[in-house]
Amino acid sequence: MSSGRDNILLAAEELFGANGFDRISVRDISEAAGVNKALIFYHFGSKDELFKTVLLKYFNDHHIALEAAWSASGDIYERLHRVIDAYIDFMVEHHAWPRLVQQISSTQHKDFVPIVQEGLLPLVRWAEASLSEVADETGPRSAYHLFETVAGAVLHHFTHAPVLAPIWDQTPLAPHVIAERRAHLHWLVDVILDALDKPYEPYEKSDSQDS
Amino acid sequence: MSSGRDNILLAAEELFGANGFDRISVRDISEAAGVNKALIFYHFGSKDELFKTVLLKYFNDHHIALEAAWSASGDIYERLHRVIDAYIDFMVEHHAWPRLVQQISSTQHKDFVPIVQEGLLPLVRWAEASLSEVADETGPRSAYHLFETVAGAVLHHFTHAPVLAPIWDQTPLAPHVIAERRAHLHWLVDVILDALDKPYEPYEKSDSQDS
Amino acid sequence: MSSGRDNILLAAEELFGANGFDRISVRDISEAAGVNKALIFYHFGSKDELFKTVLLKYFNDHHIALEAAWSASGDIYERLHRVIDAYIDFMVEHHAWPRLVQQISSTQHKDFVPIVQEGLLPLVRWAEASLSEVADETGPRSAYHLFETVAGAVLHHFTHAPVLAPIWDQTPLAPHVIAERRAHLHWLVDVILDALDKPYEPYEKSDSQDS
Amino acid sequence: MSSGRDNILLAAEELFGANGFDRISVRDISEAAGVNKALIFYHFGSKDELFKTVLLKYFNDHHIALEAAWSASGDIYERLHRVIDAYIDFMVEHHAWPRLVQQISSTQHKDFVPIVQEGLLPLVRWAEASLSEVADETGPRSAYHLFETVAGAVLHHFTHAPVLAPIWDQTPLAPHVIAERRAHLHWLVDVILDALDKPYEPYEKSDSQDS
DNA sequence: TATGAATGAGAGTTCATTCAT
DNA sequence: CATGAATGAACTCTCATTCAT
Repeated sequence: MSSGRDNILLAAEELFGANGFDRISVRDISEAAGVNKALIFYHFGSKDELFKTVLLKYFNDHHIALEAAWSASGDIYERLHRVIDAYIDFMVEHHAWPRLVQQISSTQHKDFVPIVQEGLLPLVRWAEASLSEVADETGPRSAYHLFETVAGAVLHHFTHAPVLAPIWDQTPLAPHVIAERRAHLHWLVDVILDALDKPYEPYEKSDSQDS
Repeated sequence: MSSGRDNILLAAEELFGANGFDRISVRDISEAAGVNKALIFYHFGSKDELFKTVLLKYFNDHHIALEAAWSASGDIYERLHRVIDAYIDFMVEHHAWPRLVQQISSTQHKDFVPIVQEGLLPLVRWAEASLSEVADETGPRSAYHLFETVAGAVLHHFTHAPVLAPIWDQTPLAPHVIAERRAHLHWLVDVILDALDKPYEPYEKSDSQDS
Repeated sequence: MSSGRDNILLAAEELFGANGFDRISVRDISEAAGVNKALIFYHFGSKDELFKTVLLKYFNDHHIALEAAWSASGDIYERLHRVIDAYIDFMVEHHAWPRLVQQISSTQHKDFVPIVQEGLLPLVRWAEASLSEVADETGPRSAYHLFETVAGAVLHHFTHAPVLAPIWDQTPLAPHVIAERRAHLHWLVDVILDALDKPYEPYEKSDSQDS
Repeated sequence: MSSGRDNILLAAEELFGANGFDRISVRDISEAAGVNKALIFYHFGSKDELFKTVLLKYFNDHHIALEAAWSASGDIYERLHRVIDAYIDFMVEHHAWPRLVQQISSTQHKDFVPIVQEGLLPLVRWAEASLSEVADETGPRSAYHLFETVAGAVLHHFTHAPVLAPIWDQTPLAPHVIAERRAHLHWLVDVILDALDKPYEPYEKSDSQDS
């Protein structure tokens, strides 16, 4: 039924996602999985490799989910909205996922950054390709920036949720809050797509300076 | 000039921001600061308190910077754009900052989450208040969602920069890339403000469902 | 042909001899032998018993080789030289052997010392008996000391070989070096046997003292 | 008085020498020294470095002792005998020493072999130089072989002592046994020096062959 | 015979923290 | 203010060994 290996992976996902790679010991995972500590090393070789296994599994599922949403029928408008939904659905189902990636990006853990880079690469390339119809080729409205903005808008909700929960007087992961966020993001995409039809008018009057 | 205490704070900022609280030892900091390890405990009492000191200092500076941008003269349009610039400027100057907050939100470190919450509270309240003129009172276009989206769009660039650098063929922290990102964000704010003038038309046809 | 049991014994001899009992794990041996780790316990019961099996096999072969050299025809002079050759030949063929014994004597591993003692006992007794014609009965030229000296002179070359290789500009196990060492040892035995014919004249003038 | 560092070094010498590097844990040493385990890492950084420290200290003392014996007045005959005495005296005083070296040579522990090589180099070079008057330049009676033989004859007694004790009916480290061994070694040196005066007559009749 | 999965004990090492000076 | 020495707790990882199959 529940093999030792699978129990370990499940416990690792949960604990790493909720507390961070560095704050979870192998002992914690073995206890949560109900197995001997040494079994983790038997199956995965090291704590690092266990973490990488979790990461790769997520990246794989993630990629499959977005790909499916994009490749189904419809015009670019429909497809983009479908991808937004798939993206949100994935976060809802795998609440540990955005936090795992954020742990790595915020600590630049050198053993894991390459894994994230490899995992994100196809997603980024896909975004560039699929936005090419609507985005400018370069400049402030290029696929590069559009992707970053939408991804940030989606991710931010899920990664900051537990921190912001007591500030907003409701938990950001409650179904009705998610639904409202989903509506916001669809609205945002519409707004952006509409604006891309019009010529780019740079903002003026700003007197700030870089660095 | 460079007192022990200040050296410690500087080293802690740098190291914590670049590598994460859990991956930096008191020894690392003491060596980077050129002081004895025990001195850190003399001045700050514990590693936790040192980290809190760094956090609070940042929150304070951050708050002051945004407040100054907002309170200066101009209509809401001008002021919002000025805040965007101030926000970006702060990230450019304190590259460790967004990563520190992200470390805490992604690991939910229970000793530090309250600090982040206290630090973010005035910012969030201020955003709600200042957006009240243009935002809906509730729903997908409320101040709540607008703030989250713009904050995510700004932060995402800086927190993911080192991870994405090799994927984009340029470093996201290079001045000209920052300048382009800045232009994008101003454009985004313009687009959003324009759209808020029009009545809300929800996106239809989506067949996705919440978890 | 190559049964699991034999593969294990061969791998164990090689690895234990080259690296030491404590530095070789059961896993190392099972991998080198190409068998499952548990099979070693099935055949030998424990790591200790496996080591003992290797030791006993060597002692047996060793004893047979020396015995054969000694019992063949000839006067004591001829026979001693033949034993020297057999001794050297055995070391050349079983380069792991002297190191195994040395590991035990230098670490006094209490589980294995008795095995070595039992294994050496007949050799020592035989040496006493066979040297009785030429050696003094007691004192500095007794069989006791002669045996120790010659054994040390032979063994030392083989046990220190890998350490001294880069110091001498040649490897001590190269055939021509072995041949020269062999000649030296025969010369040494001649010199000692000659001297034993003359009355013992103790060395004088030494002003050293025991501890 | 007895600083933590010195206690650790003394305990390490004793335990490593008696039981072998691999059979002694850091915990064993810390308990024998009456200090906390972590203090060993504070002072020496690692178990390996602690062992190296012990080795280097011994090599230094050893070198000094032999050098003093050799450089004092007298002809080569007197000086060689004095070195033999110094060599034996050193073993008597530091009974752990020959076993430490033998552990390394018999296990070829790759981190320590270089240390032994560096430590032995000057001793070997010195032996070559000092024996140049009496030894052949090459061949079976070269300084190379003479050194190896005498060193083996001396060392063998001390390294095999505990193993052979129950075989001989007396302990090889008892003062009167040491005294007898000392007499034997002086006799051996005399015999060898005398023989070197005569031309070399190779042993014949041997029908053995190199592997 | 042979194996993959599992385990308890213990290894070396790091860490935040304390304290006498 | 500042330090070197010292410590208890916890960490990742390895090991010999067992057992169901």
